[in-house]
Formats: sequence, C-alpha cells, structure tokens
Amino acid sequence: MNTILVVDDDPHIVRALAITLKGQGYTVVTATDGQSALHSAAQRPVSVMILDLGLPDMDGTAVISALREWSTVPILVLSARHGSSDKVEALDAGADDYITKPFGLDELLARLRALLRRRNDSSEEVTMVTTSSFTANLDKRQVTKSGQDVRMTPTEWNILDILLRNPDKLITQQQLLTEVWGPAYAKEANYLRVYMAQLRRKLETEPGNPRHLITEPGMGYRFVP
Amino acid sequence: MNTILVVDDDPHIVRALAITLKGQGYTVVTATDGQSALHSAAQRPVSVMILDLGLPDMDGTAVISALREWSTVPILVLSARHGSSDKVEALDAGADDYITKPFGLDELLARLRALLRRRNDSSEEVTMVTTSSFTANLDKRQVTKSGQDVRMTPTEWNILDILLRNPDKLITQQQLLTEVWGPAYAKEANYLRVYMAQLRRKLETEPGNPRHLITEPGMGYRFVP
DNA sequence: GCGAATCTTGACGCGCTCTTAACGGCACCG
DNA sequence: CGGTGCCGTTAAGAGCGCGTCAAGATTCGC
Repeated sequence: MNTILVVDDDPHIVRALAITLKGQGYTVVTATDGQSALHSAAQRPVSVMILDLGLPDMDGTAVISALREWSTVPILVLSARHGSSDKVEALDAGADDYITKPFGLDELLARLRALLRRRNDSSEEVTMVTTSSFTANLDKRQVTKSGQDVRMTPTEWNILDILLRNPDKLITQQQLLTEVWGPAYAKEANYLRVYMAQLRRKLETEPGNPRHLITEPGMGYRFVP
Repeated sequence: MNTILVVDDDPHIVRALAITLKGQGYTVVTATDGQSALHSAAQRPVSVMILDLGLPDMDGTAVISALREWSTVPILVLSARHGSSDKVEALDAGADDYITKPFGLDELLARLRALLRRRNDSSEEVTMVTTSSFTANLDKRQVTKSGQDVRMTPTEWNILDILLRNPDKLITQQQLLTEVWGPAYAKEANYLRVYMAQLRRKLETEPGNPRHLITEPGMGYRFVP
C-alpha cells in the first residue's frame, strides 16, 4: 500500500488532507514542521511527500534539499505563493510538482496519482520464483538449475512465464495455447505436450515424475512451488 | 542530449517555445496536430512531450491515451482551460504535469527540468562496469579494453549503455530498437545484428565466442558481467 | 564543398527452433 | 477383455533467426 507523508504547519489542513487520503485507501503519516518531516521520511518508506512550503522552523526549499541528500521520493509542493520564482526555486531544489493554494482536492489527488504511477512503473518489482529444483527470475528472464543457467527458447519461456506467474493456479490448455500461439491454435494440444515435456526435461530433477509442472488430466497444467 | 517534442496547433506558440527550448540547449521537434504528434513520437526517442490540449484533429486526452499504449515518455500538458475536471482527466489519462495558459516561461522550464531530472536519475545508479575483458564508465561514456581506449559511435554507445545498465537482464530486441532508433524501427532487427557484431568485435576478447554480450535466440540480448 | 566516419540496407549460409506426425502407455468404460 | 481418449515421448523436415560481409547512402567535421 502507498504511504503518503503530509507536511503542513496548519493542523486543520493536515487533518483534512489525512482524512481525504485515507478515504482513497492511502496510508497517511503527518508532520507539522521541517525537522519532524525529515525524521518521519527517514523512519519508514514513503511513496510520496506532500509538502507545504510555509513551515515554522525551516525554509521549504531547505527541506527539499535536505531530503534529496538521500531520498528520491516524489515531492508534491503546496504553497500559498503564486510567484513563479518560488515555483522555480522549489522545483529546481528537487520537487516534482507544485500546486498553489487554494487548490482543488480532485486536482491534488490526480497529481498524486500521476506521481505514484510513475514511481511504481519505474521501480521494478523483483519477481523471483524458487522451487526445490530450479530458480527463476521473471524480471531478468533467467532460470537457473543447481547453479547452472538454463537456456530457454522463446516459446518455452512464454509458457513458463504464464505458469510461474500463477502459482498453484490451474491454467487450461486453451489459455496457454491462446496466450502463446494465438486464438487460432486453441485446439493444438499437441504443441503443449511437446513443450511441457521439454520444460520438464530442463527444469525437473526427475522429468518423468514432475513435482512442479503438474498435469491436470483433461484440464490443463499447474505450477506448484 | 534531451529531445523535446512540442505539440500545439498555434504555429506562433510552437515557434516561440522552440526558440526558447533550443536556447536552453534542448533538441526540439514540433507538431501541430495529434496525428503527426504521435507519428513524430514514434520516429525517434523523445525525452519529454509538451502537449497542448486544444488540437484540431483529436481530443487531447485521446492523444495521451494513444501515446501511453506504447510509450512512457513524460507528458507536460498545456491548456487554456482552468477547470479541474480537465486537469484530472488529462492526468489520469497518463499526463505527468499540467499548466494552464497563460503560464510563465520560467515555470514551464522548471517543470520541464523536474520531469527530465526524474527520468534521468531513475536509472542512474551504477556508473562503472568492469568485466574480464573491458571496463566502462557510463558517466564519462568511456570504455577501455586492456588499457586502451575504445572509440564508440553514438549508436554503439546507446546500445551498450542500455545493456550495461541492466546486468544479467534480458533486453528484448524491441526494447533496444525502440530506445535507440525509436518505436517506428521496432522491427528492424537487422540493425541490431550489425551493431551487436560491431560491439563484440570491439569489446569481446573472442568476438566469435562472446562471454558478456550474449544472444538469447528469438528474444533479445543480455549483458553478463 | 570535400573527405571520412557512421549509418543503412541487402544477400547468404548455417544452426536452431518450431512444427508435425507417429507410437506407446495409461486410465476409464462398456 | 477390447476400445477409446488423453498424455508423454521421440524424431525429422521445414523455416526462420542470427551472424557476417560488403557496398551504397548519409551525416558530420573541417
């Protein structure tokens, strides 16, 4: 779940924002001055920081600069000042977006979503699957068996990828054939038999007695970690 | 160098922006309607797209959606409409920022820098790569092999850069072609073969039997340190 | 405007992958 | 006990993808 750090010296605004954001399903952490904001950001992983520039203890751009020393968390700046020099200063200090008060809540939320979206698709989630006989890194498209890299052909990988991303779930033959070869091949169950045998030969310790790439007779296949 | 794609139906604005941006050292490409904007974006790699919502041929959000089908390039929206629903719509369609006209040029440039900064530092972590046969400094764009500097052409470097920044990760042919030549060249696998051979000749100790620039048949290439 | 470096494009041979067919084993059922 | 699907296995031909080379086109620096 995404955690939003809200920093504003006005407790009313903080509370109002917190309620709204929680209503959107975000986890919310708050701070009312620069020092505690930096401290909070260091305490736990934060997805986005919403920062008011008018803080009592330190200048807003100073907070941004300090945070940027060690963190790349997206910063959305709120400010009452409309002057463009303020905006330029904040943005060049390392902020990612800037809204002037008064602002529309829906606009704030939309900009928040934009920041979160970009953050999420740049931070690649590491998808690793390990079993007793092989290890697969779905991100790198790499499979190793007892320390050795296992070469996969495109078709082999396509099938394996689908199965590994759905552990314990039954994948019907039609699903596999449609995903890999296209809808026109939905009845060519032969292909699957050939390639499942190939995959087992490469990945199972005992290909004739598979433990992870399981056949469900009459239905399809299932990957069991 | 960063390439900015400017899209606006008013030629005056396009020219004014182009001059300003070129003055900042950016490479500028322009378009005056949605279709040609999408086409331009597909022709070459673009760092940021500046998009006016009031285009003659298609709705602004439609342009965003169409672009997001295959590209993650940051989009900065310009619009004359102040309504918050317009902003929400554009941002949720996939835009990254939204400025209403009239806007301050310095603010636009600052927001542009913010977008470029995030795009560039999202992948800048490892700058030195060493293998048994060559050493590369990704910051300085310098490669040495057994003490000797190796000259790289721009295209060669672009390819190498992507591979080196993703060690052990399989990069598909489409990814490479899209990043280096632009999405329009996604099927010109010939180019890759020529340039991979070139890179191997320059970097591998045994070009015919590569140890670091590995081909994954039917899929793409992989850099193995 | 000229020369050199770089990029684009086409052709060719080889190896690997995909496709396809045939056969045997197994379980279920009449 | 014989029949019928369904699955696993194997093998072989076809076709495609890759590496390689070379020549023409284009860009870039001087």
